[in-house]
Amino acid sequence: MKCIGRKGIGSITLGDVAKEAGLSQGIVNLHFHSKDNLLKETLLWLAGDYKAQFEAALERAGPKPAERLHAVLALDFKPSICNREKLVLWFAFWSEVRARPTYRKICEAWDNYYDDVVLQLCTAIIKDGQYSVSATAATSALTAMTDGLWQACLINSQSWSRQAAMDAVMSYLQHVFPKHFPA
Amino acid sequence: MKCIGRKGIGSITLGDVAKEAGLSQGIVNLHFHSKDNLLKETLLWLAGDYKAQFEAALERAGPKPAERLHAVLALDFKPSICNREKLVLWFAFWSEVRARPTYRKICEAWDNYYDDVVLQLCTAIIKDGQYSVSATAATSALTAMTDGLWQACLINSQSWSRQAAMDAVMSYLQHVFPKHFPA
Amino acid sequence: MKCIGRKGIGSITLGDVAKEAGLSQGIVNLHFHSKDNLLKETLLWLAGDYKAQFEAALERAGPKPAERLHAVLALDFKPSICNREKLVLWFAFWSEVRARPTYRKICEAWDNYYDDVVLQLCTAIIKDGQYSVSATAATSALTAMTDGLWQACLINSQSWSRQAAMDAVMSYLQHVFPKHFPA
Amino acid sequence: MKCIGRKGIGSITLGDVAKEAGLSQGIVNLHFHSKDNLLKETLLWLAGDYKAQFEAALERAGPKPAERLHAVLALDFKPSICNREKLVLWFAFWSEVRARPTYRKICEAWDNYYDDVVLQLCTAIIKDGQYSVSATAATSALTAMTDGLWQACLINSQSWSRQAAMDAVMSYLQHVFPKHFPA
DNA sequence: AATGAATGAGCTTTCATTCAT
DNA sequence: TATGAATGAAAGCTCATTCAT
Repeated sequence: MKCIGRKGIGSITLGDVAKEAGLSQGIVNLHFHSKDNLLKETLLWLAGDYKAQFEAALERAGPKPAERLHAVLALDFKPSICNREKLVLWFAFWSEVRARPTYRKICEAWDNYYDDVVLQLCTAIIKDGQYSVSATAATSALTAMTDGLWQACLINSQSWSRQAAMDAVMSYLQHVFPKHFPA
Repeated sequence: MKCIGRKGIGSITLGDVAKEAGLSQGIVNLHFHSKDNLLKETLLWLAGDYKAQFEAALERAGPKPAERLHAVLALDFKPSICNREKLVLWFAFWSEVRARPTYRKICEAWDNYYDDVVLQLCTAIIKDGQYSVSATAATSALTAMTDGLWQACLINSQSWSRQAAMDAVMSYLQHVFPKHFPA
Repeated sequence: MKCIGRKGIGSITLGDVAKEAGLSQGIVNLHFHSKDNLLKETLLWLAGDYKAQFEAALERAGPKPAERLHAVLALDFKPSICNREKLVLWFAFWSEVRARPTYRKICEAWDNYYDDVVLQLCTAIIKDGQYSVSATAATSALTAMTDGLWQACLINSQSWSRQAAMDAVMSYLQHVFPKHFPA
Repeated sequence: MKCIGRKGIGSITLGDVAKEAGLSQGIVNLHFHSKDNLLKETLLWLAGDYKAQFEAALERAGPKPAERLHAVLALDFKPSICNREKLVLWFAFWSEVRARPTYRKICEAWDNYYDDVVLQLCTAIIKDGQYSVSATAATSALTAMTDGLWQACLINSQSWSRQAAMDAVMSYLQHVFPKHFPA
């Protein structure tokens, strides 16, 4: 993972990985069988890490949909998720998604789960607040904003703050769901 | 460009490009001097294409900031910009931005220009409508949404429509700038 | 010839030659049929140039063997023969002599002719002066010195003068053939 | 080294070297990192080999300058130095000296050292014998003769003998320094 | 469990040569 | 007589993978 962050997923060699680990040339193939498999395992680890934090955040949150939605969105801008090291990995894998069915399957499964959760919470909030916005539009907007803000973080990280990102998300929630997210 | 779309920017070879062009092995280096330069020229072409459409859209739009903002955002979901072929290219280059200063410079210059335009328009709209939202938060939210929606387009393009994407953006505008963007 | 001097015989390309001539890519093959042939023609020109000056020097010299020997040796350190541009060419071709029979034939023919002339002159001088040195040893020594001094000229040309080189040759002649070459 | 001798330094390929070693294509780059570096290491080995023999010869020689000068010059025509295999290498590298600063540095350093040693010995001999020749002229003549005789060895090796070469050198010494080198 | 020398396919790049114009 | 785009073989180099130790 350090190597991907440093050289990009398209440029790392098994030699880099072995050197980073302080071990010998052939070691990666010994433990991971192939480079492809090493990368796949890396993505699985990354997705698993995210999923664990996601579920923990939902667990911790109260029962109200608005609280739960806030918890889920806030998680994406907490340091344990939203840091250069991990974001670099996500974008690295996403950039390969088209060419590698293995990555696609893993990413799509997770995206669908995430979207489902957000969609259900939005639906509940809209029903409760009798808002006119459609649940799918809100879900699209929210998930798209998260991805877009992550991308901004990666590209210009010096002029970027987690707080400003969360503000942008909140600017949406406060206007679209004003009763549930007062200013 | 076809080759990047098909195999990913990390996997194309000059052989692929030559074959796609129906020409011989050495032809790419003859005209482009190196693979790096070919890719750089490709990015420049892509950025130039976008810029031309962007400026044309602004030109065509009326003088009012809201009209201009709408024109700029709508452009990002028109078929001539938001199609798989071109989005694949953008994400391909973005994924290499960290490792390649050449790409970074080209992309950053454009991003800054785009953000400036949107920020000025939001500032004007907020002043005119006496909205309470901050211009930077709105700009962040809007540009992030665009990027995030493009990404969604690329990843699950079958269950994705340009219209739904534009709806998501409009859902934000209508709630944040209700006087300028009535439902 | 300029190109060989600048980049070395192993690095020139027909592109370099064409550019130097201010003409187009394919021009060399049009006039010289192949790169090999171009180089062969270059060597023939160089050897012909030397031969012409050699014969002119012998022609100009008086009838006495010592005069003739001096003329022949002095020629090798005259600016029209012993200049960087031409020496570079000689050594360039010599370095390829082993691998290219064509070059070998041209060079050997000339070397043999040169050696013959010097040998005959030395023989005549030795007989005339009743020197004890063998004619072949003297010939070897003189031709070797010329080649060695040329090489020194090429390698450290700033700290090297034609006069000093001729002095070295004369130091040999004066000691070995003292009656014919008084100090 | 065998390959250079066989095909010339301008024509060898890493494939040739690998085949000669009975190993696979990529092996040279594995051990030597690049073709350039392989050639540089070869030159360093050659120069180191010469230097070791040179210093051993001086060590073995008696204390008298004439003995030492003889030892140094004789070394250049001993089979362990003056054989086709090694001479080919020297001329191969010399032919590239102009284009390759790396080679130049190594060769110049050695040349200067060699010239210094010979110059000091000649100076001592001239002082001792009160000869009229200048030390620099004698040094030039001797080093040039060595180089020239090597070249002759390489070009017409069948009609060339180490003995005849040494005779040529001795013909110079006997006449220029007669008290120190009696016939 | 670990090493690291060795492999060899595949890449980018160079360049002499060809040929329609 | 000249052009220069195009060719394609061959080069140096990289690197995932193998395997005897």
